[in-house]
Parts: sequence; C-alpha cells; structure tokens
Amino acid sequence: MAVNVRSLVPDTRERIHDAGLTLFNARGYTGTTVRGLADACDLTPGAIYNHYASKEALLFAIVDRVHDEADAVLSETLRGAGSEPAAQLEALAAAFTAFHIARPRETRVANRDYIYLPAGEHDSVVRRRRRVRALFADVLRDGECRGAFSLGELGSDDAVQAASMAILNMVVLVAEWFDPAGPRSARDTAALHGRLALRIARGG
Amino acid sequence: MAVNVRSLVPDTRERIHDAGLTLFNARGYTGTTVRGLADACDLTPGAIYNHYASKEALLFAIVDRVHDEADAVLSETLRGAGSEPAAQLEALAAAFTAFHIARPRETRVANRDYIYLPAGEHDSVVRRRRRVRALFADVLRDGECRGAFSLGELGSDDAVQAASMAILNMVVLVAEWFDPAGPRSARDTAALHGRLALRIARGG
DNA sequence: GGCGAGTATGAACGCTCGTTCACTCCGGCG
DNA sequence: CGCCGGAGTGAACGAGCGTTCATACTCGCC
Repeated sequence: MAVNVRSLVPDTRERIHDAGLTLFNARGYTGTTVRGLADACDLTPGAIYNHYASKEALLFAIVDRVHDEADAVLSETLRGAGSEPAAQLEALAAAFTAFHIARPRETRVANRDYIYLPAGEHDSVVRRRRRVRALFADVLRDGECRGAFSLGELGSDDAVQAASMAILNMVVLVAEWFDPAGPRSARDTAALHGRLALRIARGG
Repeated sequence: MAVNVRSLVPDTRERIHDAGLTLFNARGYTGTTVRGLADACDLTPGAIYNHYASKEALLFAIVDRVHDEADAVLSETLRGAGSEPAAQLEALAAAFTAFHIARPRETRVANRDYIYLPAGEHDSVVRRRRRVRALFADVLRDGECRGAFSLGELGSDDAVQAASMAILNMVVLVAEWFDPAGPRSARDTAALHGRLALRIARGG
C-alpha cells in the first residue's frame, strides 16, 4: 500500500489557503492582491485559478473552514461538560479561548473580512456567527433560570445578552493581545478566561 | 458681530470626513474608493484633494480625532471619579461604553483600519492605544494592591493584563451588537458594563 | 511509447485605482 | 470695477487590479 507521494509534498491548494490566511490577516482581504498570494506560494497569478475559482472563493474557503472547526470545538466541549451551567460556561469559555489562541490568523480573518463575501455566503456566515452567540446566551439563560448565575442582580432586564457578548468579546479578541512568547501560557490564559466568564455570570 | 455664513452651511471638509467615516466603516479603508467618497459628498474626485492631501490623510484625520475624543472622555472621567479604584473602574468602563455606543463608525474604523496608516502615523496610533490599555491596567493593579480587587484569587500570576483586556474588549466591541432601536438604552448598557467590569475585577 | 488529465506559465484583457492638472467659477476686498 | 484666491470640474495619467487563455510541461496508466 504505497503512500501517495502528493500527500507528503505540501499540497498546492493548501499552500494557497495558508498564504491567504497570512496575507488576509496582515493586509486585509481588499488589501491583498492575487499576485501577492501567488508570490507567497512561488506561483504565477494564473495558477491560483487552477485551485480556486476566484479570490472571493478563497476567502470563503478560509472563513467556512474556521467556522466548521469552531463549531466542532464548541459542540464537543459542550458534550463533555456535564449538565451544570457553571461548568458548561467555564468549559466553553476556556475551550474557545484556546481555539482563538491557536488560530489567530484564521479567527481574525473570519471576524473581520467576512463582510467582503458575496451576499449569499455573507448571510450564511452571519447566521453561523449568530448561532455561536445564541449558544453562549442559552447557557447563561439556562443557568440564570436554574439559579446558578446571578444576572438578575445587575439591575438591567435581560442582562443575558450583554453578559454573553462580554464573555464572547473577551474570548474572541484574545489573539489581539496574547503573546505566545510572553510569560503566561495559552493553557493558563484559557483557564483564566473560564474563571472570568464565571465572574461575569455570577460574581465571585 | 456677524456669524460667518460658512459656519452655517455644512463645511465641505467636514462632509468628506463624515463620508469617510460612513464608507470606511461599511467597506473598510482599502474597500473604499476616492470616487465613492466624492459621490457621497456630491463632489468630483479631484475636489477631495482640495481638502485632504491623500486618502491616507483622511484616514489619519478620522483616527486621530476619535483618539483625541477618547482620551478626553477617559481623563475627564478619571478626574471626576474620586480615588477609590472600584469607583474609578466602574466609571471608566461605563463612560467608555457610552462613548463607543455614541460613535460606532468612528471607533470601528479606528480599531480596524488604523493598520493601513503609513509607518509613522501607524506607530503613533499604536502608542495611543497602548496608553489606553495601560490606563485600565493601572487602575486594576492599583486596586489589587489596595485590596479593592481580587485578581490574585484567580490563580494566575499577573491576571491584571488578561482582566483589563477582558474589560476593554467588552467595552470596545459593544457597538458590534448594541441595537439603538433595541429594548435596552445606551445609558443602561453603559451602567451594566460598569457593573460587569467590577465583577471581573473582584467577583460579586 | 504515447495518451490524457492535471498543473503551471506568461502574456494579455478590460477595468478601476489614487492622483494630477489646466481650467472655470464665484464671492469678497481694495 | 477688477482682481485674487479658494473651490470645483472633467479629463487624463500611469499603475495595478482580478481574471482569462493559449500553450507547454509532467506525470501515472494503458
């Protein structure tokens, strides 16, 4: 059973995907040129089109994949987190933080450049993002009903939305300041975010 | 004492500034064209250059102004907040939240598109952003030393940075989800963010 | 040994970009 | 009245954009 040699050599389509990640992240989608992508892959511009139908198609492939991965992380985490809302929230915040630290380019491009997608794909991404928001909001609402959290004390009706967005924004933007070479490890930061999420939800 | 008639009529330079805000916000800096700006102002592209030396100069004017305003809000808030770290933190988070809700276009462009500034101006903006981060971190560190906060309980050395970034990210991204037509007022949301900042810093 | 599929080339396409410039227009001042 | 300077025009500039295509190379397979 011979291993296909092509799987040992870096796949061209994957190399373009990776270059897109790097360049879209650094210069933004509209600030990145197809010629720049080709240079980063040691290709000519035309060759890109053997692998992606357009620059937009590459952006969609990038954004779609990272959403698949995020969905997988979240649902797997939720499956392993038991039925206690506090444990669920802590696990979700920690796992999603670790995810964002591990994929800074992917998540930044997905969060910032999805607006350049054509209408249909744009809407599909917006829907996926909303579902992630709803997941955190549901856990908070559930915990509030069952007495595990204390959002009601905050004196604002429906503090659930604001609290869930506070947690999500803390998590999603971690890559903007986290320094892999810094003193705190990714694992430590993820755990810390888990605890901070609990503080937001219930105090103490 | 005659009022200058030009001050009654919308100043062209200001109209361009405002169109830049709207278009940079909606399409990003590189996704916005000078012709698009001119159209939005009922001008021809050439006329833009009577008021700004370049597209980059307009971006810098936008980013620089909102940073001036943010600095003013923060230092004025701090001046009126007494010497208690908890009161300072709550006031800063609330005021900065209100600021971001009031200026969604400005803050989004400043936070997202400053990367397209030429090196010198880019660095100056980075320095200003770092100063804002340092302001929140200093208040947290001060409160921690004086026993007002309990970041030490979180079991991570120097949780100050992560906590201050969590608060700042909550505040800075509020415009991404806050709906001016929604049920919760801007004032209410600002106050809520003040209380959430306290939860992050000290629990309860 | 040659065929076909997959891949890369490099020149070109039409278009749009940021910017410039010679010119016109117009209101205020001497 | 005449002129001066700021503001706007519209056409143009060179450069760079995303994309296409005829062509050529290079494999594994019959």
